[in-house]
Amino acid sequence: MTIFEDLKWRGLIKDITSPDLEEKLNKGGMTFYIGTDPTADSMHLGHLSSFLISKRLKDAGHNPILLIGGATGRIGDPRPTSEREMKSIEEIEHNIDGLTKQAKKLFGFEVVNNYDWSKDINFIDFLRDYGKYFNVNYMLDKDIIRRRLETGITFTEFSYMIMQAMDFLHLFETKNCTLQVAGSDQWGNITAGVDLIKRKIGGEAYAFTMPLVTDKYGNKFGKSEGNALWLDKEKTSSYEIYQYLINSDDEKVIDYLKVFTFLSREEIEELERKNKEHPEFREAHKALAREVIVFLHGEEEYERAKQMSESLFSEDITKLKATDIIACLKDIPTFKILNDISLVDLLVDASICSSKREAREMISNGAISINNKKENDLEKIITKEDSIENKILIVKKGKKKYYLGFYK
RNA sequence: GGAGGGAUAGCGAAGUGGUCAAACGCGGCAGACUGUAAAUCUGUUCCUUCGGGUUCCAUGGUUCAAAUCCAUGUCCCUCCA
Repeated sequence: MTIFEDLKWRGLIKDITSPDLEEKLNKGGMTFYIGTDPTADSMHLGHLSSFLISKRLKDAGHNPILLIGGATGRIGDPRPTSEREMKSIEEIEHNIDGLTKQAKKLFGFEVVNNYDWSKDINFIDFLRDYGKYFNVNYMLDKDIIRRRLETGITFTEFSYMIMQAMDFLHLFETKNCTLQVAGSDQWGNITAGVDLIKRKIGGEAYAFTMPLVTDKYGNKFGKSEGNALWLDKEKTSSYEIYQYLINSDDEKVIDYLKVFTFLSREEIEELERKNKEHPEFREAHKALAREVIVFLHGEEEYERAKQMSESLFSEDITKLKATDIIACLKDIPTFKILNDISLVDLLVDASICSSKREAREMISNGAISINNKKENDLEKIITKEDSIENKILIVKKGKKKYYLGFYK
């Protein structure tokens, strides 16, 4: 199977700028780039698929560059809905730092920052050297801009695509970078780059986008309770990632395996078969969690996340010793217990519930368990009697969320 | 610069003087069923010492009473120049 066929089979190619790209990709030797803006100090699971593509292409003999958008991040890529808040320079610097380290560590590719070549272009030169290549009608015709005309868009964000086009041109000229890979929402920006290269210097550049990975409702992949799942294990533990992946929709899990793992076609088809016959064994889900976590954080982290999940969901945790529980529950949220306290107050103080009203609702619904025993008493006072070995208290909210309380 | 329309809970959207803590839909959370899945059904979705308190862009005002009326301001949309 050629690299192009492999990418196609994995569902990683949505649009390509030219059919010639297939042959070029299969031949190898292209320098390509993939970019991200410093909107946070870590990448999240949603970024992973595009960065894994870079690795796939590298393994197929191409040469990757990761671009961190120090300049574009100061402007803000237009969202379909509304204008972005501008981020402070300090925050952007901090984020660039985090992303650069992470990208080097995880992928080991060359990292560049577009601020380096954009910061000294003055306004008049910009208008003369670049602005002349962009017809406003052309820009207005881009999907993302059209969608914003209703709600309004500032000149700043309107100009974003020009900056991204300039990046492609710059890398084309200085590093012979002829290919850009991005998520499908970037189509307008990357074709702007391909066009700029053609018009300004008559060069031929290529690009392809990959589909946005979504859950079965079309929501972006990689968010749990509205929070992104970060690739930095200090920000999101392996356990949380394990839980997220193991709970993937049955009908999406095979798609995820194709996108997020390096398992071969045969291996994935085997898992697909197993998933169809016995979905309740969740072999595909487990493989997904294993592959992703081992790639991100290593074998040891994966074993811990798995062990922790198993002890929480399959065994009677209360039979374990407090020290063992603490060791295996390392990654769940913790809180301190100082004195005897009513359960309602405890739930609020420990940020398990956001208000007393909600805490009461949870308790009367039977959503709260103390040491795996349902607690329905609204007046319940938590004392050391309730703890395990006078040391810890395991609180469960709903079916899946655990919290660990420590006695001081 | 001119004329008109609009801003309501996470989102969409009703409400146009008291019966409004604000219909309805989506989303979220929880319960049942399950496989830590989906679908389905049920409950819930500002805070509370359960007396009440604070909300409908902002600030003033009218009124016994305002999301609802008036004034000013801010932001957005449409049309005209």
